[in-house]
Amino acid sequence: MKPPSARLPTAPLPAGVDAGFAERVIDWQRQHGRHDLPWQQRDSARDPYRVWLSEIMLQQTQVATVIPYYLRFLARFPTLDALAAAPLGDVLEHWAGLGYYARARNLHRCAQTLVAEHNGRFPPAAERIAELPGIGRSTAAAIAVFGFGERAAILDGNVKRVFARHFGIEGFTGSPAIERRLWALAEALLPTQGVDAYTQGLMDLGATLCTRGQARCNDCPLAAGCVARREQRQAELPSPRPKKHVPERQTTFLILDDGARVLLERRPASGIWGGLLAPPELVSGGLDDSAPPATDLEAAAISDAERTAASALARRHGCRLRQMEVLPALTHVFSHFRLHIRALRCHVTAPGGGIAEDGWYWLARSAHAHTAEATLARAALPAPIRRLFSALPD
DNA sequence: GAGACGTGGGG
DNA sequence: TCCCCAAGTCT
Repeated sequence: MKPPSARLPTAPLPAGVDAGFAERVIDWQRQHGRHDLPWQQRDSARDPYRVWLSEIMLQQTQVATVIPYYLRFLARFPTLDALAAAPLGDVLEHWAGLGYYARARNLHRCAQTLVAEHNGRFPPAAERIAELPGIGRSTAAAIAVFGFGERAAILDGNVKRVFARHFGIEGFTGSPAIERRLWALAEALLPTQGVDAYTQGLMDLGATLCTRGQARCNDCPLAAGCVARREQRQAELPSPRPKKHVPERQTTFLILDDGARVLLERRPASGIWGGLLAPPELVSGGLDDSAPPATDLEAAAISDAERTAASALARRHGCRLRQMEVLPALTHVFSHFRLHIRALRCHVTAPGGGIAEDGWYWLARSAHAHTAEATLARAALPAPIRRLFSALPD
């Protein structure tokens, strides 16, 4: 059980600083805000399930990226019950490519919790919603506001940027001290009426006018009272995240290929690409910390250790290693490290006999394969692994 | 409380 | 190519 989200006393605002703030946001949202996103419905109260799904997908992810995933996901899992009843693997398949896969695992767990313990519905109170897996203070507030018309404050990246500029708040908005100030502001500025339009308006302002790049202050309803605009510091606020060293890592994937199918393994639930399918890694126990090969010559050669490992892996899965080749190197950049991927294609004989081990899968490379056969096209693959396979010649 | 956790796009 | 980061949460 996670700790309850902090409830902070509303701090008094400097005199006059909030005059008409919420009203301006609300008026602007109704005229110029976004009303036609797939998870928005103009007329009736919105379905909390759809609000929730959209909010989770939108965590650390931009609207344009989310839309196709949202539509596909909703078509496959139209209701909370449908989601709760589905196997986790199906959920991951529909999430693959979106990133932050803990979101999908928590989404599934949350659906099952709601069905088992909450009669299949969200509790109509932000504090209770925030106790559910994958839902923090801000997301809980968004669900409560849009799904139940509750009065609750959100604080996402858009709101942080708008506040930091408007009130001239210095310092990294992700630091605990600045976050405390921003949450206090968010609570204090909350209107008593029209909270849904206000909340959506704040996000729309951040996403369409008060953007990270060129802010369109001329169209902004808050321009008159904005500190950053008055002082021409739009480019300096919010303060940039403190730089940190990004470590380099490298790993080697062994791609066993019997001519029609490749061997994949279900990754552990925790860690990078948790729960997704990927080729087996040469170094057991996670991603290697060693540096990438220093020269092209080194990278082009296949070591004895690699041949031995590939041979053993083939034997373990009921086939024999015939030939190996080095595939073009791949680098994938995460927010917290840079991963150099070495991929070795291992041509093997078709596996004979032998029961497939749990968590291992032979998947057809071709999407046109036998219809009953599991194919790579539909599998829950991390984005770079999918790219790796799509570049694989026949 | 700092670090882990993905991916794609803009400048 | 490289840097920055976007509708955050969990451990």
